[in-house]
Amino acid sequence: MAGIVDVAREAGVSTATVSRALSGKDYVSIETKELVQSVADRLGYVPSASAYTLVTGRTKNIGVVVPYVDRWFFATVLEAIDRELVAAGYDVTLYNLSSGDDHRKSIFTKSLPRKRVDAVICVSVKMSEEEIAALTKVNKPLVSLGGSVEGAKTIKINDQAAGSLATNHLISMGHTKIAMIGQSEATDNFYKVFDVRKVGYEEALKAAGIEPRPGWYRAVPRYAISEGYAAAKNLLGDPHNAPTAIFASSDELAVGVLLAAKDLGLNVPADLSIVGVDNHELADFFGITTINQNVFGQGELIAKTMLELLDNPDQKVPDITEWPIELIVRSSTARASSDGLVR
Amino acid sequence: MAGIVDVAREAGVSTATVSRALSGKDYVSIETKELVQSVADRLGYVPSASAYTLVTGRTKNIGVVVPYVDRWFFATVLEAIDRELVAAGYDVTLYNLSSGDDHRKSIFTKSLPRKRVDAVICVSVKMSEEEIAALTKVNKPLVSLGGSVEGAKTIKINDQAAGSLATNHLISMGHTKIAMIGQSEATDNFYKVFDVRKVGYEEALKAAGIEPRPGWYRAVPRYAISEGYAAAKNLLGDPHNAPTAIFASSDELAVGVLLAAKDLGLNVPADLSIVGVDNHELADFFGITTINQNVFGQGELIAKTMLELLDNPDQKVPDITEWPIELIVRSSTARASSDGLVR
DNA sequence: CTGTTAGCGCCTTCAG
DNA sequence: CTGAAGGCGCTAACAG
Repeated sequence: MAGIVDVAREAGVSTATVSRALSGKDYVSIETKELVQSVADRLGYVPSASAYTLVTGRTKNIGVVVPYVDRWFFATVLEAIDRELVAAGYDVTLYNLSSGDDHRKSIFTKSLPRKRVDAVICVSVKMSEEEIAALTKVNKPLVSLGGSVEGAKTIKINDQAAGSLATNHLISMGHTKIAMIGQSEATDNFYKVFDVRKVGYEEALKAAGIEPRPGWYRAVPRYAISEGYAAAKNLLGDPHNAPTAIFASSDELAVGVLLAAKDLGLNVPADLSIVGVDNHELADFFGITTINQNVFGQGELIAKTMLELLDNPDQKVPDITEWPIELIVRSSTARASSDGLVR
Repeated sequence: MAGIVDVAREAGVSTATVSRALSGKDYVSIETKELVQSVADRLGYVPSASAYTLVTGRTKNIGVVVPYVDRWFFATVLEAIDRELVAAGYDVTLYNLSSGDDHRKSIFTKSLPRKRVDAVICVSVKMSEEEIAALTKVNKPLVSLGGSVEGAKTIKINDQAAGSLATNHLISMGHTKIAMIGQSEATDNFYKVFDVRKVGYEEALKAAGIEPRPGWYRAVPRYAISEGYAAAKNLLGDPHNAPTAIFASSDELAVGVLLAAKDLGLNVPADLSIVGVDNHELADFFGITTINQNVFGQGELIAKTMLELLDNPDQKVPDITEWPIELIVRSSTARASSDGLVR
């Protein structure tokens, strides 16, 4: 394992010159630069990251904290963040909170402050005061996606608006019997955007003079097709009390709803309208009306924001950037059929 | 940012004692140990990872190389690996090859050898000789999942056997018109398990005296439901030449096939049998017969293997561990209907 | 343009 | 059981 001294000796220059020649950060004559370069290549010299970090304080490494990696939203965000960061010459080390609360604690108190990362990006993580303090104390920039963190730049969509938008779309098409499927999350690990979307749903209902019925809100444990399917079967099962429209708070749930409707012999959108959230590729495939939130784009932006902050720590960036959402109307929604009675 | 000297001064001991007290690796009296501990806590002392690495050579960090993170297989493997490694006190830094070939090069020649990781886990990555050499030269343990790497311990399923098993299941039920949907991958980034599965498919066909028809093999660019759907529509469209069974080389493709069959008015399994690979949760939901390969389990095992290798570098581990697969029969396969004519 | 000189923060012999 | 001293590999002044 050739070190900088080996290169220096072999090239007949000092280690300082080697350092300068290789980093390109200072004046070195063309000839020596090329000489050093060739010697370094020949010896297979690779500078040690830890030595570099020790002396400069920079790691060229960014920590990304996510609640899970094997779920669509997080995997997509991670992919986007990683590409952006890699392109800028950073490595990303992954901190996955799904391993449990004891590991979570050691991540925030040990791993992250250990001078192993230059900055931290949190995705949908609800951080405690101590966790935030642990990071700010060691002076690490912190940005957050999908859930605001005290003192950190945040990018998020307006989930309440998303809920309202979806619901209003349904209302505008004459629906009054509108159910919603959300998520019931046991742990406190991350932001429950679903609850916020529910607020938007109820708000839209009330604004239209429709009283929300408790039985028309269903909470499922996971954002899976099977969960949407089961919930929809339940909702649609009772012929006297079945909704004519369902707002599913994710597209995966919406797909489940669509399949359940089909299996029940219902026609979508004639008998049932469905709207989801995400603009997941499945929503496109199944023709589901949805609220597009461009998850990949959010990931890219948060990474870029982080990089800018690293270049210029004191710059003015809005504390919260609201990422735009839009309704994409496909073939899963239509006017309520005329037999629909109010309530 | 309190350093070890601050703790030492505050506790009235030497830095050596602080180091020993905190690491617990050497004899320190109970009292001083507790004293140091409390002072460290009070000062919020966290040892610097880079200083630690510089002097010990260990990073407590493992690099995981994947072709993508936002695809089911890789996200699942990553989740499994991460949990295992975090539990053992390691961080994981992510090297995602999807950023392009130039970044790939810098990952293998710069990032990985830079003494930033103790070991490397490659997932389905086809490494070049230089890439392998770059890692072994810096003496980093290397293990691989899903594609064998010269000189590295590997865990993989037998993809050819998977192809045969699926096909033979169909043959044993009287099918002779058996199509297959595989993947056409443009890049050379990772192992094309699909081609190997195809070999197994053709082998099984020939062993049963059935000549594979070129038109009954379809290659799609991605493992998506929509791709399986489109390919199946094509395959099933020609009434004179339609297969009675389709082997889809992933469950996501198989779901697409199932949906296409339904849309064409075909009855599954009466008119069409379908078998997939993976045991994806969707296969369960849709009742699709599949080849189970327990991806999460594979991820766990490769991580454990890596950890053992780190503890004991010279131990005997088989070069290639073949991970077991099994056929799970659900409701998407049945005997061929009697009107099926050979060829 | 290049060499010399100090450390960065910690662990680890080696003596006590 | 504890302290002193050296050095891991590199970069950043400071001189030339």
